[in-house]
Amino acid sequence: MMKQNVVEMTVNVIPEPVLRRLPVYYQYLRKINLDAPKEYISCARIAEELNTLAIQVRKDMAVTGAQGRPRVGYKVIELIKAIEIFLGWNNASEAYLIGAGNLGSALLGYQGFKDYGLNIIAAFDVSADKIGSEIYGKKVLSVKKLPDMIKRTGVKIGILTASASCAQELTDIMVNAGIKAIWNFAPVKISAPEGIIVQHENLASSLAVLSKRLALLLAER
Amino acid sequence: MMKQNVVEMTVNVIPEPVLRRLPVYYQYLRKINLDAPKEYISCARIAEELNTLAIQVRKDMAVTGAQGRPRVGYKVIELIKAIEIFLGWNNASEAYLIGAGNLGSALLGYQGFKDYGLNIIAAFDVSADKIGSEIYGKKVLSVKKLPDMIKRTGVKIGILTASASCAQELTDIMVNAGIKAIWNFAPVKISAPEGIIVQHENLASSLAVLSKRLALLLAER
DNA sequence: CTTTTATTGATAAATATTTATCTATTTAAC
DNA sequence: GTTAAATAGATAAATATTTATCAATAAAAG
Repeated sequence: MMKQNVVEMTVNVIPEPVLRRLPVYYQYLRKINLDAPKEYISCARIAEELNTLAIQVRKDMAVTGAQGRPRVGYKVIELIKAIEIFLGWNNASEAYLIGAGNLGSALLGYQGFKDYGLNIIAAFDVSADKIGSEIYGKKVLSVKKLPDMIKRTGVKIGILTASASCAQELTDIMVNAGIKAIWNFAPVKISAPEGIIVQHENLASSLAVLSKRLALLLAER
Repeated sequence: MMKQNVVEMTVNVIPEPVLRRLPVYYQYLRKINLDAPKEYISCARIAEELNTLAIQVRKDMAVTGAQGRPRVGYKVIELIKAIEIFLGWNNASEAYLIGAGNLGSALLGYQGFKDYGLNIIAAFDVSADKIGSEIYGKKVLSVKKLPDMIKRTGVKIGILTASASCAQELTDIMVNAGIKAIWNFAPVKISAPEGIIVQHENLASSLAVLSKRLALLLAER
């Protein structure tokens, strides 16, 4: 069966597991660069610290194009830069957040996003008592203004923190207005046309892994 | 190389990707059971709705032990029950939340956890103006009381929503007191002894996938 | 009652991902 | 300057995961 079109195939040249590990290295490298800076680091060292294998680290780094030196390792700063550029985190992308509830507010207040080149420039909500307010310095606007704002500002990323029941409707609005990527925190599968990127953040999936492992651990002793 | 001990091998009999997909089915099945109940559903239908393949759905369901009937499909209620029991979501597990900041508060207020058999019974923090307060009906206690509370109540799950800088210290405290599983939302890798389950929730990993895909999408057109 | 069809369940193939091995290089020590 | 050791990079093997194929079954239609 022909599963993927050409664009998607190019995307998938980088395996998703690799993409998901890169930020882990990134966080670690930035941390040591702050806490105990040193010029070079070896794959073996990174692997030991992050509880993985040197080969995997080396392979993962290879996809970013970073180059090391035999007998010495990689330049820490170069690794950080290489990951940043590879993921496009070197220049900020603007995003709108839709749904200023508990989770939405938490994300609005999360300082870490700027390290990943993500800048939430405004939030949208339906609730009258939120509209017009500010949360962590970000304006909360009426969701009615969303289509117009997307068109005017050309923002490409929508962070969807609305309830499950509104998620699809809001997705359609965003897509029609020109949003290209949706980071979905609502606990439902949303559907979007071909070519729109939907990244589903499902707490339940992580919890499932934890639950099952814990159940087995507690049962087998 | 001998990579895993016996306990871990048993755990890994269920591939992680499968575990991560089960909640997606679960959410979908519960939704249709609420919105438009029907007795039976086929893999083909589920796959179409969730934009995946019938074979994958069938294989995933097989691990839960759910059985279907040829020509008809699976009983919706049985599927839901099978997933619930398989993941241990049928009877509630108690958890403590450590770090009542933005994200911690959001999780305290999240109503969805009870569907997944997770019950956060209290929160812990260091900040004097949070200690003694309640957030969404959950008491916030001093982190100093944490070891004692874990020992007394036998709670096995810790949800770690503290800052990166405290994460390891708090992990050690929890592990010493008897916590068996840590759901880590702090943006650092934490280390724990063998036999302790650490589930790392890294927003940056998901964002990396989204960032890279969006960058490629925007570049290739 | 027989045939057709939709569907599961089992088996097999293909693909993706991880892990291991080997080679070349470069630094550091002698 | 030569040798030894550590390390990246390339290639190959092993493993895990996904996808396809086929056979069995039960419901529905004729």
